[in-house]
Amino acid sequence: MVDEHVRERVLDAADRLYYARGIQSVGMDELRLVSGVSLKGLYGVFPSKAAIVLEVLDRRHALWTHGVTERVARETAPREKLLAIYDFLADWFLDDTFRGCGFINAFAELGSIAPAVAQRAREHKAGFQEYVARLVAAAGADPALAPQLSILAEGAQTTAAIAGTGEAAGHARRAAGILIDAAMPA
Amino acid sequence: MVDEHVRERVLDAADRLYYARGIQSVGMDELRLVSGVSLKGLYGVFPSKAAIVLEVLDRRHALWTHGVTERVARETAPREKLLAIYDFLADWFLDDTFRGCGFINAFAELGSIAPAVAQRAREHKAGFQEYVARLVAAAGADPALAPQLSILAEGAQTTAAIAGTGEAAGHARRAAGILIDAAMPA
DNA sequence: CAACTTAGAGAACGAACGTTCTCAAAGCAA
DNA sequence: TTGCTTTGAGAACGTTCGTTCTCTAAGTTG
Repeated sequence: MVDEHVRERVLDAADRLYYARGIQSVGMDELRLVSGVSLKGLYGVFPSKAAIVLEVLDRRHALWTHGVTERVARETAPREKLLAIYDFLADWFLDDTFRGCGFINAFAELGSIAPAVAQRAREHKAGFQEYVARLVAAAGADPALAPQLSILAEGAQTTAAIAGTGEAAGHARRAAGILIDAAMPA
Repeated sequence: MVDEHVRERVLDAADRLYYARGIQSVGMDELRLVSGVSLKGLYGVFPSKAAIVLEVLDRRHALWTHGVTERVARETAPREKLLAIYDFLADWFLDDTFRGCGFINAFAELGSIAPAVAQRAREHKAGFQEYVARLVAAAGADPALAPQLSILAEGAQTTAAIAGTGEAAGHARRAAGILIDAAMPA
């Protein structure tokens, strides 16, 4: 099996397992079992579990970024682009594997003992905030709107994760609509 | 040493350690060291680590509830009571031991493998949401305001935790002001 | 076929975990 | 004092973890 193929299989399985059950709760043996890649194979392609964790986070960031931008790009009006963020969240919350933001989860679990994990989480959140800020700027709205919308998206994710329901996306969307109206030139 | 005194010392140390570094990263041996209670003493008062974790969460819920209600009670106008939530958060975020909401952290780390932990997190969040709903009702505002304010508070906590700064409280407070104005009778 | 390389299964290793046990010291009752 | 109970320190136990090693079987090359 080619190295790239092995990497994909491992990262796929690792992402699913780590996201569903937490990173520390999933051992290398289970990753071997689920990925179908032997321990020797795992350590042939990755130097350590820590390295796998970081790559999983990088992939997840790319996937999230792609998902959001794709959903936003389907709208044309600046106001609708901003609201599309919450439509993306609404769809995600309905996925029955949804268990909150993987970066918040990883940060909570490992942030204080694995600086590289904390850094990825910070970068991920900062990247999203900058993206929202660009959309806000493109809409010609007050720049103060951007962190407000980001916080709404953040809160919707944790609320949906813990409650186990997707309602939070709708609540956040309606709040966002009000905040946008207040921050947009008439 | 009386049992109640031992319990307090253990729970104090456990809360500090678990919150700062994560639950799975703190062993019973370190808890013994920091609390100053021998292993035999620990297991004399608590049946297991899992039981300690649940009691820590219960204490943290009581502390949070007391902190918020106390801060809200300092205000008299309904609108100011709602905004006081974010002032409470602002103070908390400045505490240099702040590392996000302990319930979100515990849920992320153990929610999917320890149902009792997930349940405490759900109850904690539901309790807060009901509290906000009561404040909203007392203010005579649209009930839809309540989940919006809860989501803002939630988002502020994770944003502040990961960013490592307290700005999110102010952003959430300003957003809350706008949402309140939109939901309150003129 | 023979020689060599590769790869997988799983044993092995050292460390850490939660929990229990041992043992010696200390306190107390008589 | 003598006997009994309680306590703390820490060894011990069984398990799990991340990582490495061994061995065997299969594949490849000449």
